[in-house]
Amino acid sequence: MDNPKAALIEAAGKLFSQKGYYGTTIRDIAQERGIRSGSLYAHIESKEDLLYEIVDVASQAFIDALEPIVATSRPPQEKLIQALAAHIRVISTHLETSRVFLHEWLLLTGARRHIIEDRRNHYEALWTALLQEGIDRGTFAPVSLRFARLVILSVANWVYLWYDPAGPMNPDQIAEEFGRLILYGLVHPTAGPPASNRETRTLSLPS
Amino acid sequence: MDNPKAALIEAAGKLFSQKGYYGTTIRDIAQERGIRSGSLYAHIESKEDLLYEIVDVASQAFIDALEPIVATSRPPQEKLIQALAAHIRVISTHLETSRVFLHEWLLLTGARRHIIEDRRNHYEALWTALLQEGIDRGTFAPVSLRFARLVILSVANWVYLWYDPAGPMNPDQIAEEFGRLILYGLVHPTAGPPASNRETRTLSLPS
DNA sequence: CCTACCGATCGGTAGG
DNA sequence: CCTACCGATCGGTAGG
Repeated sequence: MDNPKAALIEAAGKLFSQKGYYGTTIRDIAQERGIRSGSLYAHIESKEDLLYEIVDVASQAFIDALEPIVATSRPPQEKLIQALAAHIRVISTHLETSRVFLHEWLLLTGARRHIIEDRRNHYEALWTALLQEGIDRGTFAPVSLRFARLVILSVANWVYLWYDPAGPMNPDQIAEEFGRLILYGLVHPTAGPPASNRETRTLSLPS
Repeated sequence: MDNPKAALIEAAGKLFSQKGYYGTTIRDIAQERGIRSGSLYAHIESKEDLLYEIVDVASQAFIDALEPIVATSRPPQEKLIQALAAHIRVISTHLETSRVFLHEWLLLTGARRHIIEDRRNHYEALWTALLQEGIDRGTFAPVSLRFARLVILSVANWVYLWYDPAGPMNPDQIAEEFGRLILYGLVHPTAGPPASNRETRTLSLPS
């Protein structure tokens, strides 16, 4: 934070996450830092530099959190929940940066966009490896890797849109809840065909 | 399409979905229609009008598709998959509009934003009703309604980011695949504790 | 990090 | 739907 460039990136992250990249002006960012707009260019060369720095840090944080978990030898169910928890912890501790990464990274252009694309692919590959291992061990059903990964990453990524740091559940609890649903499904293990007239039975009982 | 305003909305939808709301200028939209930028204001009062019209139509399409399905009396598993299919069909048939709705609706301001917020809440309530019915019938496990709905809508909404009309699967097939995973989970029904040393055993066999 | 400023472009309007 | 144009604001620069 004593580093002026880092402070600039943090200010930009806050504003980009609130108003979007194009909705935030260089002057907004300067004002947030208490300096004049021209002064930003002592530390950056363009507005897109700020977007890239944010997305760079956030995307790396997701990979750094997942890699050690994939490398462990715990049971697949446990690894899946830990990986989910790691993902949600990154969102919760880097909420603004994660929002910018997940919502605005497509605005990057040229080589930088490709770098982030590669990093996203790497992250997805880590998840694929985790799932593949679970299938190989016979723990996970031999489902489509692509679809299983899409389910998990959809859920995990969507978190940035509703996560509230002041909410009642911490990231580990959220991961546990999501993980159970993804691992064991919505259908009750003991559920047979639908119990007809359950409502009727309820109505016939005293409330 | 003979209606100039409808043509304008379609052009705006295409451009907003490609470059974002702020990334698209009034002049871009005019050029797409082959007219001058000033001429747009014969049909709209502001740029935000176009965003609102797009988001209005798309958000209503999701509700219109889901309502009749919730009203049927099929088994909960079937309703869930049909509802998922309806959602993905809306995305596939209104791909650009859906992208704008799901990615840019937060840029709406004032009363219009509230209208769309209410509509989103209505849509979520329809899903909650579907899930609640499945629990009441004893088909679905008594999970957290909020989390089950979040899983489903995360997966369903994320589709707009990767769906490719030229891809090998149609919306119904995608819904079937996602639905199975959500209903029955990733863990194999017959899966016990992880089979230890499966790798070793594999290594000891001829390849 | 500031002052002073640039060329370009923005959403939108007046009058036809 | 067009011409002509507006005030404001944009990202960015020069020179200190």
